[in-house]
Amino acid sequence: MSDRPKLETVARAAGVSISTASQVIRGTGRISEKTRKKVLLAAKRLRYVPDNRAASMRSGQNLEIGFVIHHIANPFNAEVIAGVSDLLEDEGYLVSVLDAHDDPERQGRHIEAFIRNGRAGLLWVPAVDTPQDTFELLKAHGIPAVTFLRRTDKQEFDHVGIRNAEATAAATRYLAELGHRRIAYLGGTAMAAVRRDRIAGYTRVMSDLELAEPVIWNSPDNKLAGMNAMLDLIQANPRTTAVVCNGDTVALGACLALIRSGLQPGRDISVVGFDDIQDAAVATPPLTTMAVSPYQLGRQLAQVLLDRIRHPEMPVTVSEIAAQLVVRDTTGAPRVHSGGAAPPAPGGGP
Amino acid sequence: MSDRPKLETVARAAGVSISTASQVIRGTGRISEKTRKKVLLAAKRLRYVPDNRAASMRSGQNLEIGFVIHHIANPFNAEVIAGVSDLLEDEGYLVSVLDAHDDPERQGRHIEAFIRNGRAGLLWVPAVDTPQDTFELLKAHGIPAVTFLRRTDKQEFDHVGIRNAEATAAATRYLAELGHRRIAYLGGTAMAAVRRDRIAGYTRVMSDLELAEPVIWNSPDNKLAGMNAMLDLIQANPRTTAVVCNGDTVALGACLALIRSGLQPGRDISVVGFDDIQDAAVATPPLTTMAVSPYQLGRQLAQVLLDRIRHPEMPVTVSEIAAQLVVRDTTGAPRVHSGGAAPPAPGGGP
DNA sequence: TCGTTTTGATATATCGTTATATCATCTGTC
DNA sequence: GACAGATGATATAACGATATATCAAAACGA
Repeated sequence: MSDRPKLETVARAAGVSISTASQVIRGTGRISEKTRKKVLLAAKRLRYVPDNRAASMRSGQNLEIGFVIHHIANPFNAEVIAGVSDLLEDEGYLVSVLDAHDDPERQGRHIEAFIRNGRAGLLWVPAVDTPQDTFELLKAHGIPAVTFLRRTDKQEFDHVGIRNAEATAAATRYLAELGHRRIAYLGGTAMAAVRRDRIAGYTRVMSDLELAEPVIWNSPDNKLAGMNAMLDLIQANPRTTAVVCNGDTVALGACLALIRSGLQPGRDISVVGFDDIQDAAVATPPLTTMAVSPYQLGRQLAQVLLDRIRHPEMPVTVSEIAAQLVVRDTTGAPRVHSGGAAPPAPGGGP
Repeated sequence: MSDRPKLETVARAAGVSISTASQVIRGTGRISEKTRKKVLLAAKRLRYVPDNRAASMRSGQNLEIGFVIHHIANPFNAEVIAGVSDLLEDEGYLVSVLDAHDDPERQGRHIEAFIRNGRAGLLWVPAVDTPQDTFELLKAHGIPAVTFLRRTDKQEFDHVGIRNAEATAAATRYLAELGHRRIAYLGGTAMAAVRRDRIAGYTRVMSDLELAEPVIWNSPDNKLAGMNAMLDLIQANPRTTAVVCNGDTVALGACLALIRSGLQPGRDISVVGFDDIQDAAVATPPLTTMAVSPYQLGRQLAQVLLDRIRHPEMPVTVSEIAAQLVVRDTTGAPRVHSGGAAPPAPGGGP
């Protein structure tokens, strides 16, 4: 009742040898139609499910893929997972997701478990402060692996990500064209590579166009934290007229902060998000943001891994997808100030 | 460079037998300190990682748990996953998550893959219209499995869920006490067991307290759909003064619909959500909802599975957690109507 | 009719571990 | 110094599948 049937059980029930049963199940070799039917029937009756541990060990083939991600709850990531799974499942693979909570130690355990189970390939978003050891482990075992979003300095692995610097540069330039000069950057934590790149794009434009001194503010990646960070930011920098955010969640939090302070996003202070999550379009007011399609990103990621698995000797590839500015209601020209020493309202001089 | 080291490699490097190496790695048997050191050193140098396929096959022990969930993107589910992982990882297990997208066929593939790999236990939210076959497969293989959220009629598996009927009954009663009579139910799709139970609680109170005829409206579980459904609902039932929702996401969409229609949630129409997701507290206005702690729910779920794994003969358990009413700003007494049959235009007379 | 090929089924070795049995060597006791 | 028991290492047989080699019987051509 609770014992798992094995190939031998099926073979005996069908009155054939184990080898024959195996060939029928896998559809290889030369088997007569009659015995094929017999074996398949027995297998079905016994609810036989092959043991992939034995099979993959012997054959050296495994169709399981692991996806170690830093934060499963993020809706953007969830869409990525959907894209990854859809493409890989069509190719016969199966994707299991492990949440590392951006903890290098937990990530290490997950990757080790991945190797332990001899999976076919790994997708991962390297946790902040991933030890060199983790990379070397993957390298030493010759695991087909693709890093996602967070690019590592010494690029030994395939990578799929977003053109971060380019995107925030575009966002900042767009705000500058609207007339903003005091533009701040809000969101992200610690020294995540993604944030570093995004800030680089922001500061480059700030200095290229000779705008104000960059103002950079941290915040964990959730709405509540974003709201609080924004409150701090406008208190510390009251002359700020626009904010480029590290992500939509933080941007939505920032808008919330404005509304609670009696300000109107897009009129009093402009806010640009990043990602274009579902809530962005439906928020009040709808959020201007740098859009990337997480689903497409996921498919791309999966495709690169497939290529790597199928052509192990292929040179390392890096593909970065561009984000596109989607203008909604949280951006607009800065308000003309009623005078004083305050930031020179563009267009409105004395 | 790319070949995986095996126990034999380690043993040879350390100048001992495979058996000895195995014992050192697992810390069993009688081994002298000297050879122990030798073997551990060699293992570290070679970056040896045991092959769990071989090990678990031989030993019959596996520390891998699968969690097949209907929708990974749902923030509520993400918190559940965190609770599950935290508890199980503390016990030495490893949880991998598979997203079935509420598709019975995909779910079937995932569960079969689970069995194929001889994992230790399964947690799952049965997809709507899960075929009987899937249950029987699990049963036949004697897999320790716990269903989550969606309880099945013929209860053969342990279950962890929410007291759904009780919760919506409480929500409805609360609205009735505020003075509402025309209370509608909004959200959920098809014949999901969860929704069925929740609607049962709602209709029971509606008839017990002799309120208006129940009005029940479908909606997919996202903000945009919730908004549109709410617009339809109030158009079709203009005298509705309060809405009990199937989930917070839909409830937030409903609030959005009200605001866009020039109505104020909590004053013109009351809205109660379900789940208490993070956004609920921080929305404008903050959402009244039936709160359950997804993290705690996850821990409970994990604990039940552990018990099942450790005591296979234990009778089947069903544990349902109560939801608690959290009153925020989207509920209030119904407006006193100025009379007349038509829906009084709030604020604006002729 | 005989030898050759094709067909259909099977025996056997192997994947990388672990569990059990086995076997020397060392220790201590009287 | 002979013998029991402890100690430390090893040999060997599984686990459940697959790949390769093998083999008998059937089909074929000349």
